[in-house]
Order: sequence, then C-alpha cells, then structure tokens
Amino acid sequence: MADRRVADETMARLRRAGLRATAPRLAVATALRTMGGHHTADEVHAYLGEHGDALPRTSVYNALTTLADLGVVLRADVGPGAAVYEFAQVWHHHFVCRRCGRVSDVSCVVGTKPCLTAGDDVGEVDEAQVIFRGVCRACLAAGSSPGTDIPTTVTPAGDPSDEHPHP
Amino acid sequence: MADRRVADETMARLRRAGLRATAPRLAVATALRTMGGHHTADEVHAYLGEHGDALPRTSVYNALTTLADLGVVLRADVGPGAAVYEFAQVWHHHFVCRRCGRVSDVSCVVGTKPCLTAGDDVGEVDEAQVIFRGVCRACLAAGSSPGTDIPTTVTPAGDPSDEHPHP
DNA sequence: GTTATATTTAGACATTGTCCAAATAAGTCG
DNA sequence: CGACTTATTTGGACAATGTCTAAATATAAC
Repeated sequence: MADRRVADETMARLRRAGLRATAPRLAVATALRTMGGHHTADEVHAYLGEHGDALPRTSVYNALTTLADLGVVLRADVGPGAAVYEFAQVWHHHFVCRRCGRVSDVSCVVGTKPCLTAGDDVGEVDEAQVIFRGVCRACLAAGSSPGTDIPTTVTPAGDPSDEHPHP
Repeated sequence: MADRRVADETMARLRRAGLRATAPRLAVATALRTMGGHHTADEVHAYLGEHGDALPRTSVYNALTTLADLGVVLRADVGPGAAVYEFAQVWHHHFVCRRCGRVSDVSCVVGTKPCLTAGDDVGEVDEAQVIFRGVCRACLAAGSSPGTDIPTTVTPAGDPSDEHPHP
C-alpha cells in the first residue's frame, strides 16, 4: 500500500506551504490516489464513507480545494456538471465524451507545457486547461444508437499503484 | 441595428438544421449579439427582461443549449460557477482571472484549429476548449492587495457592432 | 385553413458548491 | 510535557445553476 507514502508526501507539502497536515486533507489525498482516475467531490465523499473514515461533505470540499491550490490534486472543470479531481501525477488534459460523459486523459498536446503561452497579453498566466470534446471510441463502436449509456463521470484511468513522478 | 441581420442569419441556420425558428431562440441570439462579451444564462435572462421581451428562465436555458449545439453561440465552462455564453464570431479561447473572475478572450494559440489534435487516440474530437488561468493585468496593477474586487463574470469585450466573420 | 409535432412554458426538483459560527485539533513555545 | 494561539473542521442552512415533467402553444408543412 502506498497510502503511507502518499500521506507522508502530502503532509510534507502541506507544511512546506505553511498549512496544517490534518486528517481530512490526508484522507482525501490518499483516497483520491487509491481510487485512481477522475472523481467528483461527492464520489470522494461516498468512497470515504464506504471505507471507514466518513467525513462531512463540506470537509471533503474544503480539503479538495486546499489540495488543488497546493497542486497535490488536479481539478478539471468539464462542462456544466460537477468538477472532477484526480491525484496529481503528470500534467495532462482531458477528453469528454459528448455521448457517455466519460472523462479520459490526453497527454499534453505539444511537448511539456504547451498551451501556457496565450497569444495575447492578458496578464500572468499560470495554467492552461484543455478540454477536448467529441465521441469516445467506445461510443463510436456502439454505433449510432441514440439512447445509449450516459453513466456518471468515471474513467478507466491508469493503474494507481505505480508511481511516475515525472516522465 | 444589426438585430435583423442576426435574427435572419440565425433563422436560416436553424432551419438548415431542421429546427424551428422560434421567438425565444431568435431573441436569445440577438440579445447575446447586442450585449457582446461573455454572459451567463441568467444574465441573458435578466437582460431580456429589462428590454421588453421577458422569457422564462427555462426557455433561455433551452435556447442557449440549442444555439450552442448549432454553433450560433459559443459556450465556455470556466470553473465551478456558471458557464458563459457569447455570440459566435471567431473561435478563440478564454482567460479567467483568479482574482477578479473576469473572463477575457485569447486568440487561438497556434494558427487556426490548434488544439484539435489530441495526442492520444481517444475517439473523434470535434472541439477543444482552452481555459487559461492566472491574474489579469488590471489585478496585477492593483498590486498585491488581497481582498480586492471579485465581481461577477462580465468582460469588457470587443465592440459588438462590427462584424468579423472569419479573419 | 388544418394538422402533426417540435417547442415553449411553469414549477418543482436535483445537484453542486458556499457561507456561517461554534467546536476541535495542530503546531508552537515555555 | 502541558498550555496557548489560531488554523481547520464541522454541521446546517443557504445560494446558485441547471434539469425534468406534463400541459399549452406555435411552427411549418399540407
């Protein structure tokens, strides 16, 4: 179990930022890491409930916001519904299927920090999120059947048990 | 007033797509064009109310969704709050200020349809939205004062009275 | 004009996220 | 180690955003 690892690392980063390493924050970070993939705040909340350490909904939101600000988790705003979070590994972008709503990862478009250069001089840019939209391969395969699935936002993401700090 | 132009054009595009050119749809398209810039669904709703042809909130949402699917208006999902819509002119991206929340336009990052190529083979991509985040020039100028403005999402966008169909 | 049907409408509803004040725990300092 | 200061958590109410339903209406074709 890399739980210890994740907790320790998160704890260190929190303190380095002058924040406190509290139970909810560590629990949320660890959960997100264990779950793997993209999840909404309420999915994390549910997961924690099903695994012993339930937390108030508000606390999950708080923790996620803090961790996102810190860069421990990444937040992607995909469409009107809920934002999804994932344990931060490598910076990448997201593809949202118009038909089933599933979110999947897309490696960075060009090189390392591609889109960080806005053509215009708007100010100080520190991040660029790219959201691709279209129809995923699964849905394409399923044919033009209109009333297909449309499940909730969960993705068959990479194996959460191996580390890749920065390829 | 380009209202007639906008209404006619929108009407044509709706019918071309096999949809009906109804009053709410034309009103919303025209309003968004007249307002210029980025606006939330409720801002459009309010604007219409203040200008004679009030519409139920639901109808504004319906119209916006239809028009967005059609490409007459563009929708940008910027963060957790409300999505913003704008009258479609040239495809571009958005910059969101972390401090004041204002949304501004950013010309396409590279050439014409830059990010439409996801590195990975996820399926059929038909659109790519880029959201830049950072601190806008106004806020930078305002100095490091912490508790600044944070107004609602309204942008001092380009003059809505001149057309640029596709530079 | 009539008619089939896409759309609108109103209201209730679900979801998502934020705010508040009191209770708690984290880290610090002697 | 034990008290202290203050960041955080907590619970509940709240606000905002968007979706759903079924009945009423208007659109476009005949």
